[in-house]
Amino acid sequence: MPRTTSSHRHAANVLGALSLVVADRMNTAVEAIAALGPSAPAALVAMHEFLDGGSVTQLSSMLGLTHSGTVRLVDRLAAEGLVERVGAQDGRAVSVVLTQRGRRTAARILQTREKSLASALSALSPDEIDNLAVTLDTMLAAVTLARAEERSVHTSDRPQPWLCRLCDFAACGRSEGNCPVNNVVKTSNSS
Amino acid sequence: MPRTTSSHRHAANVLGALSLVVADRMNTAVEAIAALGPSAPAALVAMHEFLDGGSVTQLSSMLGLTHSGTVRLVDRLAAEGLVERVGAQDGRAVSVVLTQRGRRTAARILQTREKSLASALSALSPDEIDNLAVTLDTMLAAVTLARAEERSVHTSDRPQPWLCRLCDFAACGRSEGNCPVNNVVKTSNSS
DNA sequence: GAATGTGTGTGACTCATGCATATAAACTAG
DNA sequence: CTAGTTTATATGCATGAGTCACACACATTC
Repeated sequence: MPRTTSSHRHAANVLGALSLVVADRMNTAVEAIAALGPSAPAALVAMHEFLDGGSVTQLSSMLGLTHSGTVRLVDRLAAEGLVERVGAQDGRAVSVVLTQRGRRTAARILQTREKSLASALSALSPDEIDNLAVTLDTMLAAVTLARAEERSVHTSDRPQPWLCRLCDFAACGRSEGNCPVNNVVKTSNSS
Repeated sequence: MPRTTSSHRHAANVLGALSLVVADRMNTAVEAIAALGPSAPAALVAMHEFLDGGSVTQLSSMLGLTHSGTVRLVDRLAAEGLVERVGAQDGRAVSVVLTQRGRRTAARILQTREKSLASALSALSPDEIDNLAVTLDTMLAAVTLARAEERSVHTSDRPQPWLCRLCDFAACGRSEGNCPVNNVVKTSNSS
């Protein structure tokens, strides 16, 4: 296929199809592990990765849910013994911490996610995977910027769910400066 | 980044993040146009592309909904004047056809989808886009096969929604044999 | 033409969520 | 130190998309 406009339309279309199917598979696989609604896996992973002991409000902004929705979610998670509410220093706040079981579940979620994603990559050669990674990094940076702009333009928009929900920070190489999203955020300003 | 196992984990992770965010943006953009639930845009596009005048049952298997769920969806679409139920030859069946308004809405959905996808590609050079397209084609073919296997193994699984929902057939080059999903399906057997 | 299969619609319910509101703790001022 | 405001959590009620079980209409076959 030549590098015509039509080949770009093909690229866009295939990107749409693949994103949809990859996200679908990831979500269904992961929701089967913590069958407490679409947000439950994201909540567990967020806590596991960087938000253990955080408040309900923090959780709600990660997930893009209302506060009350998040309260109910935490109720469900607590009923399953995946999290516990413990008092924070701030007397009105609550610290939501993962239980042992919750930590194991979060780990299983991440593992399932990676398995699902690896299967999508399985048909590629190591070279192709490396090239793909570079391209995806570029795209992710662009989308991160686009999202930030949208947020600053449309002031009273619905709260957006966190871009990196379900991400495995270690796999992404966030601490080594390899996470494209984190890099964009650092060089501009807000999350 | 060297082609180590860790770089593959990075690739997998970024693929997950990007798929999620691209699918999210696509879905929210598109659901805003036909605000009748998550399946409404997919239904309109499916009809627009290849299922105009199809039965409720056909629609339900495309969307991965139960029959009754699809009936309710068609009710909603009809209430908005986007589709109409007309009698089919088969007296018990019903032919769901797009109205003029429905056709326009479907076209707007496709257009919005493409805009959203194009923005994700905007940071890439033409060469990168072409290379990406080849890689995505390969992955899409692999995922299509994986899905087919899962379906044949887990016999009584939940019905899977259609892989190519929201796809623009013309953009994909389906008729020219450029659609990777269609090509896999043709060389093996069922949809 | 009676039995069985296929397609559609309906009533009752579920479940995740949002909105409005209540309550409680923490700051801030006088 | 008390009063008012802000911040955090929780709760009642509503909603919307979907499922399940069932009923009905037409078809097909023996």
